[in-house]
Amino acid sequence: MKNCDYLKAIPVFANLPDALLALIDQHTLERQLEKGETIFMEGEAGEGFHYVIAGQVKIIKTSEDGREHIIKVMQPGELFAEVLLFNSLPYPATAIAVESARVGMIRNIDLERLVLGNNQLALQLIKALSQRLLYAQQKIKNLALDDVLSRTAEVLLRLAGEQVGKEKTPEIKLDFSRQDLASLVGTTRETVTRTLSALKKDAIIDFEGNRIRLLDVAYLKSLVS
Amino acid sequence: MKNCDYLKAIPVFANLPDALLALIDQHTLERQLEKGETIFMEGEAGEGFHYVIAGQVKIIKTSEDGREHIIKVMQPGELFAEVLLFNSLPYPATAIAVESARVGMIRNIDLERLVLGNNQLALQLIKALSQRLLYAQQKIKNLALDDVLSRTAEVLLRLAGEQVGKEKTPEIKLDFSRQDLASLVGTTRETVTRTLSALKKDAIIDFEGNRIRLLDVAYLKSLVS
DNA sequence: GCAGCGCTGTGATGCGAATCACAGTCAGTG
DNA sequence: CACTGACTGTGATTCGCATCACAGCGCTGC
Repeated sequence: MKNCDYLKAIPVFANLPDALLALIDQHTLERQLEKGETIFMEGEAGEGFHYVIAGQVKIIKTSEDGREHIIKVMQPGELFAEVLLFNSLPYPATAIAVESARVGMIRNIDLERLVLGNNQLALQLIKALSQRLLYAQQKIKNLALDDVLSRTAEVLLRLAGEQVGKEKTPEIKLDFSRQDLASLVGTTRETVTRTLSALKKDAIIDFEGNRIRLLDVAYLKSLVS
Repeated sequence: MKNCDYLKAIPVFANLPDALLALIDQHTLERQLEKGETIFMEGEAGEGFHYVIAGQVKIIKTSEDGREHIIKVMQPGELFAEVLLFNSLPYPATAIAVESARVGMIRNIDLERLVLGNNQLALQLIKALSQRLLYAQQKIKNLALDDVLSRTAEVLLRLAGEQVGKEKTPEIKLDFSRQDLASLVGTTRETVTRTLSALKKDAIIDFEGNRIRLLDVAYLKSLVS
């Protein structure tokens, strides 16, 4: 039996019995991706459900005139394309590796069998989906009601929280461009630049290249409302 | 044993065995609500998961300065506050009856037991959550990338699709105010008025009072992209 | 070297939609 | 009945942000 420890790093799978992990491992198709490589495209037939083992993956929606919005940047351990679980639908968004990444994929049909046979797994999936939904609804509210400044603050705080554990001055290493940051915030490249510059001038943040340090976390939080 | 047919009208429960329905019914707390009555408020401790039996329920998020955004108007048969499944969290949004409504509620703890004991129910919940997530992500994309006109068109089409089955000229009966429609679109009351007026002038829609008829559905669809 | 390219900062301009302000309608109520 | 309060339509003005335009990088490769 192959070593399945890598699965224990994925929260959804973490607490499952070893026998089940072995089964999951057996059905996992692993894939190594280069920076910028596409994992799947919006509209393609949905094969299955994915998770990030290492690296980062961005999930984007594109409008017909080519502008894109990043729904979320997935960190190691997170699931994506869970939307298709038990629904045979095309992928609702596009997934691209932000940096070189390793992702796992389990075909719908296999996962469904596993879920039906194991309610602990079902429970974990329900939890994961709930959390994603929660996040999505928060984001809807932000886009609808908040201005660029608060949305930027919100994104910075979240990125900081996701990446590093707990540090004194949270630092974010952006593995993606300003353009990507902009479409994560829901604005344009130029506006993000201006917003960051303004925050830097007021000593709320500091940045150089692709490293951003949050100097005044409390103030940022006050912006988020 | 009480008659549980009303549960069969809820898609999530529709295909479950009668014995399980009886159990569900047994744990359901039903509540009759007047128009405008609050079911729960954002931030309150989450008791359980709800579904609409009759009437309509709006799910809203409020910003600190009082402006609100309607995440979704729930129709009969739909679930809400599923976000809390297996997570003990405060309610992430507020729920208010749009018109007099009847809603069912099942306590988290009860539902969790039911889910653990029945894979079929778990599967249905996963499906329902997936669909909600899909919807949420679509909405995120709309808010981030589309203008008020396309968002309005999108909302009108969806309302029409949800309410009536299939008619020649889809007609929407708004049970809520222009203000509500605006915060569903993600804009202001005045702008919605203007947008609707413009569409009326071009004979794309017609409306009078709280009835809106979609005259040129094809054109509306072309706006949505 | 320097040509080409992708990324970044920053100024100037324009547009969409929020905001402000007010008038008109309607339902309910004393 | 007038009278209040909640809702709607509309114009005028403002403002945030997108857009446009361009300059300064730091690359890679020839």
